Amino acid sequence: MSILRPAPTLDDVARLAGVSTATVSRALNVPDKLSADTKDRVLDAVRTLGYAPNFAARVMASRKTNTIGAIIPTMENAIFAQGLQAFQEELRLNGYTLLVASSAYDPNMEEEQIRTLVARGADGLLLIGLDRSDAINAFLRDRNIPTLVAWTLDQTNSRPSIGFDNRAAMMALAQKVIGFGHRRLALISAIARTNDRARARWQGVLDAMEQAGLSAEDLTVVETPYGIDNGANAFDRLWTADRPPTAVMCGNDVLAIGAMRRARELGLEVPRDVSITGFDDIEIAQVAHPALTTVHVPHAEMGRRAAQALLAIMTKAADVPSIALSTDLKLRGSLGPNTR
Amino acid sequence: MSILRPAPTLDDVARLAGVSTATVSRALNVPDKLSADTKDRVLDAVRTLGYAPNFAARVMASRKTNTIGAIIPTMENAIFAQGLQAFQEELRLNGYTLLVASSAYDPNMEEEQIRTLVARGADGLLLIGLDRSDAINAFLRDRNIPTLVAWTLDQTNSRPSIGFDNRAAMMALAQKVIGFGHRRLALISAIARTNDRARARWQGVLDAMEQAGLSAEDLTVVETPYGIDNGANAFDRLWTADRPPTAVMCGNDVLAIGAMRRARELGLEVPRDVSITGFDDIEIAQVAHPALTTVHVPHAEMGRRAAQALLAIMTKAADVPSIALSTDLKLRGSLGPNTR
DNA sequence: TTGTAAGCGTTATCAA
DNA sequence: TTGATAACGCTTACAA
Repeated sequence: MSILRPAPTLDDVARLAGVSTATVSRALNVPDKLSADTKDRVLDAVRTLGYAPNFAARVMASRKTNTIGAIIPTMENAIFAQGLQAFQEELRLNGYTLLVASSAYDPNMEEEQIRTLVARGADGLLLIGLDRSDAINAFLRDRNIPTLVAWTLDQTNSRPSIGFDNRAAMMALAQKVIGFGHRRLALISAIARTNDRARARWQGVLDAMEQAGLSAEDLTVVETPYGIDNGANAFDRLWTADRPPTAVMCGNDVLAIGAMRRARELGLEVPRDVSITGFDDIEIAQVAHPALTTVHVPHAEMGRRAAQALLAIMTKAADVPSIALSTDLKLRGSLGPNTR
Repeated sequence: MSILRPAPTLDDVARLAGVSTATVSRALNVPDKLSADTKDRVLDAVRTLGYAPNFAARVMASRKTNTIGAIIPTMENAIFAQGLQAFQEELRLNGYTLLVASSAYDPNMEEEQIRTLVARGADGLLLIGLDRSDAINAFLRDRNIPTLVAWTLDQTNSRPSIGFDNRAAMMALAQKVIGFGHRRLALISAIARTNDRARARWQGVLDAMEQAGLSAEDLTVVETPYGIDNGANAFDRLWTADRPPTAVMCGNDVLAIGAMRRARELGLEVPRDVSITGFDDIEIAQVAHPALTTVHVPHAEMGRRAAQALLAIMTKAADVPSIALSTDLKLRGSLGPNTR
């Protein structure tokens, strides 16, 4: 049992250094406004006591946390992990700390997390996607919380966002798929109701089909939660249907990897028997066999620039324009000509 | 430009409800100690004002944050993401919030993050691995911060830990590899100097070799940072050496996936031309082609039980024994007999 | 069951 | 350049 020693406070330091608490505070926050002599004395005292400022007290007094909150759907999705890593690094460079919370793709949980982070005094917020209740939007507006939406573009431009055109990107990919002669298409999509990215990608497929003169009936859609196994099971359902598709497009790479696994388990060869595509271009996309045709999204760049944009919103207090990043089609082995 | 409305405080709620601030506080924290009538009145006022308690103020007054901090090497590693997700869920169930920080595998950054989280009043800390400076260990002891170490076992039992025997697990896998007739082995390891898990796994390989009568010279080791590409490049170095190994063991699945990719790029067939093994059993291990032989670690269970153990340390203030979880060998297609 | 009032450890304003 | 001192918004004895 070690003796419980209370953390040293400003007062302890002040007493040891023979100055007032105000001076200690200044030595720590605005060192240039002190005589070199007292500054040294204070910093010595800080060191010998191992003093670290109490965060809560500092927040109360200064009404600033230097903290940014981010709420992502899940930590298990590599694209968010990658984007957040870059986001965090850029924030650190600017003296900010990142608080991460995850919503498990549940809107109610997201709301709760938003309120928690705001109560914790987050100076700004990074959110994913646009789907959000009016109540929570009003809350953020009323409280005047600088907020940036990422991984999607707010086409109405009613709030700052950084992302890419999910619909256009998916449409471009679908055009390629159709260009390979595929007519019976399928889409394994994330749950669309609460996920604007999923809806936009779905719409992109439809747009490409319409442009090519295909009807919406030529598309079978399976919605499923995130996860490799879910992708695999979705593929099952497609394959046991009356007229199986010749190409299966997936709303993200993880679902696509699952679909490819199941295809192999069913004795199918990709892309000879069925073409499969993804979205995101996570690392495994290139490692899969055959390599996955997908849409490359610059996640790390998005994270970095999201940090810059959010800080700009916070300091300038001016409206910062939305930032559109471009995506790249990555045509790899999993997409081939229709042979049926 | 919206009008900046300051967040409502306890006082606002109290005035609207016609009670004292103490009563509002009680209505929120110990509702059963109030008359149903006043409680309703207070909660109504809370709702109409959209009141949310100020976290910093609450912390200052109660000297408790209900916050647990976790510092992981990187968010990009799926094993930590998965473990933390479970950790967080279990904490939430118990009314705690998780703060995550990452150290980018840098000990200095880890120290800084520890100090940051402590200054923020983390009631407890989850740390990965044992490698830590005396200074920071002393700091944690002095401050009496409940701390749990995960993903490894503290064999000296000088502090509570939850994890598995990395050395024994890797040794068991190496025995299998040797049992397949491999004599020239290689190990692609994470940077060992600052990573006890990496060192333990390395030692496990050596122990298995010694037991089988092989000499340490029969093992070539390449140390490399985390990442698929790094695994691929490490494989390159091994393969262009004088006597390439017949089996390449990897310190984790991500390195192994990289190694398998490069092997394929070099025109090698796994396991005919070279066997490859991993460690962790992340999801892609089963999806890889051939599927990766690896060591299964119950990451989610570890996260869940880590939360329980840490809460136990915090409340009981008693020393909680270290928890050893068991691992499973997963023999899959990437390991085959030595044919050279 | 409810109210009063004293902190909690900083920062920031105002004087000196 | 430094020091007093009043906030900051909440919890929690202690009283009533």
